[in-house]
Amino acid sequence: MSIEEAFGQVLKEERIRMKFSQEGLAHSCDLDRTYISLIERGKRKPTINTVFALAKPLEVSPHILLKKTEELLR
Amino acid sequence: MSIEEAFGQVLKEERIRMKFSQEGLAHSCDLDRTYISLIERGKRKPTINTVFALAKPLEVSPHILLKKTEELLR
DNA sequence: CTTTTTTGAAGACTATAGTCCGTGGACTTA
DNA sequence: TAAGTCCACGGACTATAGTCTTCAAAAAAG
Repeated sequence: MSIEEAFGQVLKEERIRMKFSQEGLAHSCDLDRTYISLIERGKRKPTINTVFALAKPLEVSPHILLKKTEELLR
Repeated sequence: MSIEEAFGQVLKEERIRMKFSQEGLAHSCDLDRTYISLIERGKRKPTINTVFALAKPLEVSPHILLKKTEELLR
C-alpha cells in the first residue's frame, strides 16, 4: 500500500466520522470536490498546506492525519 | 509565519541536528540539493510523500515533522 | 418503483512541486 | 594565495498538484 493510498483511506475515515460528503468537505476547506475524490482514491499526493486545510474542518491536528497514515503503512 | 516557512525551519533544525549538509540530506532522500534549500527557505510546499522521504534519513517519524511545524505556528 | 444525493471518472486546463544547470559569496583550512 | 565546503539564488525545464466541466452510475431515501 502506497503512502497516498494510506492517506486517502485515513481522509475518508475522518470525513465520514464528521459526516461530511466529499462536496461538503471540499467547500469547508476551499478545495475542489473531484480533488477530494482523487485524494481518497490515492490518485494524488497533497502538499503539506493541503493537509493543514483538510485537517481544519475535520477537527483534527494535521500531524494526526500523518500519524494515522503511518499506522496504516505498518 | 506561513506553514511552509515553519516547515522549513523545522527541517533545517532536524537536518543540523543530524549533522547533514543540504547536499548530504538531498542525496540521502533522493531529492535535489537546490530543492532542499528552497524548502528550508519556505519557498516550496512539499507533498506528503516528500515529507516521508525527508523524515527517513532524519530518523524521525513524518508526523513529528508536522507536529513541530504546528507548534511553531502557535 | 421514482427522486435525490453522492461519488467515480474522463478530459482539458492552470499553478506549482521538483530537477538540473549554473554563479557567486561566506567561511574555513592550508 | 589558493582550495574546499556550504549555501542562497536564478533560469529553464519536466512532472504533477489542483481546478473546472461534464456524464453516468451507485446508493440512499422517499
